[in-house]
Amino acid sequence: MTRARTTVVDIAHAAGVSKSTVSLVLQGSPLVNEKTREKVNSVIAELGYVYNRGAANLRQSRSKIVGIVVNDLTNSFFAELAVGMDLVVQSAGYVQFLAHSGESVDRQREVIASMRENGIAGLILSPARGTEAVDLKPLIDSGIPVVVVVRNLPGARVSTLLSDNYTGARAAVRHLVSLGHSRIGFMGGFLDTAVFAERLRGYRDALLEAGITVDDRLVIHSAPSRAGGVAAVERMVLLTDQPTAALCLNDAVAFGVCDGLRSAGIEPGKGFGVVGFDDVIEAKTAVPALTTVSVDPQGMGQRAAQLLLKQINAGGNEQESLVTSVRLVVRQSCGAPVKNNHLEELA
Amino acid sequence: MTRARTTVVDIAHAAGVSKSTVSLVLQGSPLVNEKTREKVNSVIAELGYVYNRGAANLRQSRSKIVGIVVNDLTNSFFAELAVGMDLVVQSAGYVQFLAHSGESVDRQREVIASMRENGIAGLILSPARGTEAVDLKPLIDSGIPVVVVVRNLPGARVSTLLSDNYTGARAAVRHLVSLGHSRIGFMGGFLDTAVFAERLRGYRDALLEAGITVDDRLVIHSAPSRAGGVAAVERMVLLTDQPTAALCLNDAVAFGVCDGLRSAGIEPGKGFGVVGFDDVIEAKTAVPALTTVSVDPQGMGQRAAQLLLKQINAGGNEQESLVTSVRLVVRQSCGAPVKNNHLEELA
DNA sequence: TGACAAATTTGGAACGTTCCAATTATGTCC
DNA sequence: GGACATAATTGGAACGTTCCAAATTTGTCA
Repeated sequence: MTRARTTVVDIAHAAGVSKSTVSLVLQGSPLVNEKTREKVNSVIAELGYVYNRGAANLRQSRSKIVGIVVNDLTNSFFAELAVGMDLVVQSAGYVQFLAHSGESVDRQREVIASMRENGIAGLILSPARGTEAVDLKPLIDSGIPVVVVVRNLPGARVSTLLSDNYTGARAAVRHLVSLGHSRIGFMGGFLDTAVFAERLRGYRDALLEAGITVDDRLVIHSAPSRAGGVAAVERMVLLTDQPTAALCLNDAVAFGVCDGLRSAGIEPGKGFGVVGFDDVIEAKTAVPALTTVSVDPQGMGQRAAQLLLKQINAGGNEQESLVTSVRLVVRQSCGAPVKNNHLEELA
Repeated sequence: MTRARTTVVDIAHAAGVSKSTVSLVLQGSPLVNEKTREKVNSVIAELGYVYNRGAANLRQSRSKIVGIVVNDLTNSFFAELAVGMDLVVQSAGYVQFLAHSGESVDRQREVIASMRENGIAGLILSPARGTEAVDLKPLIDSGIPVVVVVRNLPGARVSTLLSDNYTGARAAVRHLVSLGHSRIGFMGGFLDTAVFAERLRGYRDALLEAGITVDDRLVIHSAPSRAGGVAAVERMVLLTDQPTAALCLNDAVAFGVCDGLRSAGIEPGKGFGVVGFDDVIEAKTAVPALTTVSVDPQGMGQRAAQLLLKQINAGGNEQESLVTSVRLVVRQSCGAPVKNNHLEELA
């Protein structure tokens, strides 16, 4: 049933030319006569020939495949990032291996090895927590361009594309301060990522420049997910001197914080100001609409893919580090603090 | 800089054996002597050899690559579906091309063609709206197994894996009826998908068997997304005789409906019962926690991948159609109807 | 028409693996 | 020690393409 594939030789034979000519037609070479081209193309259509890119890759020792490894596809930020990459990768005639590491360094290593065996021309990696620069050493040494996105990887000879976490967080907190908030929390995330560290630094600096002393009890760690946001609020309400607003590590945490506040009988955006980070697609339609720092994940994915393709085509291995600017999008979830609200009553 | 790849011949030379022996070692053949195997393996490690799967595929004319095409990766249902597939695909030693069609049939055609050129061993497809059975004809005729998931494709000679939309929708509506609701809406989705049709049928039958007449004005079409849910509520509040509850096409719509209700000053789960469909990961942590029909997207992805791998290994092309059972998960969002609530006041 | 240039076509080697058939090494038994 | 079975190894062809150098055809000009 799986009868022998029709190959370039079959086409050549049927069209009365040599396989070299067919190959030339296939790659759109200007060397071939117009009439011959037409003839060959019609035979190709007639026999239902499908190009064997694997054979071509073997001969040329370069492929049209890029690898993309993302740490958590179920987080819409990363899903959108992947969609952005997909867009430019596909339209450049490439195809992508897309894998999900699920924050596991082991799994990440495996999929990268597998992609390497399959001959990727380049890799875009959003590293799993705990990834080390040496993990990428062999890949990089073999001359395959690598672009690291979202989280950085100090010490690795790779190009990186990060968002301006520090400035974004600082702008968000400044805004909360301008609304009159003075006890502001930072919710979600763990110490081990650079993203967390940078956003926290922005948060701290904004407080300091406003003359507000930083209270470390208001920095509440939790998983960087919706469930983590709920958990953070549960711990927040146990504090004696509660915040009236919070910057969240990302939008997922922010949504969880809203959920948690409601469970605690607090209306997000009224009794408590919530600001997210990322500007995921749902941020706009949520109720209350989420004030957040827009990172444009899809656009970031596109830029990352463009950067990678550029490096693949250039062949050179000079690294480039880009920081994409972010902007605060003010919506409803960051309310001004309410005097004598139930939070203050509780305190 | 990209110096010549080390190949099986280099290994053979360095280990003092023939390339055939190295090949045997590579595929873990029992034919090779233990000492030789060790020697070869150590040389492999030493020279940093990386296997060229492309060359192997060429020779064997079968690959370890599966294609996965999903219509909307930004919808968490599909993202989780993809993660489930990824899990089993990877651990079976395969690697996946994962592409996003964005509901575009053209784009879908392109990516499938591209995957075919790259020699996929099988395809899992969650078809874009408007996909026809003939679109897959050439692929199927070439003997490549195809598994269609989530949406079905009548007339195509493929295996399918669908969830039991009819039963799930009926169970959800029965539950709403048992809570005392009698005006129940159906929100989100368009007529052109089978998923919509089946869920709607389940909704209708449940109403009929409860002796409730079906009012077509309560079926409100909209995009199957969070934004679509918001839009549906906006249209709902214009009705003269409003529903007290709704079954939503999927969880994304249900979240949007909750958002829309809040904007309209109605508290989901209190003044209005909302039931979703899919049981996306956020359904549990949302506030109010979403009552929904659990489809277990990740598990479904796993089953789809297993089904495909089975067909790839069997080589036969007999199709199999599975319907995965679903169950209603009752949480907080489906409240009992409130007497004299503002909805009734409006009416 | 002959000479030359330009345009077009072509055979064969190469890419890195697997597989077959054949060969060589090793072990066992009387 | 020879005959035989078994274990282990091996050379070469094949997979479907690209690329090179060379060959062939076509066109132009005096």
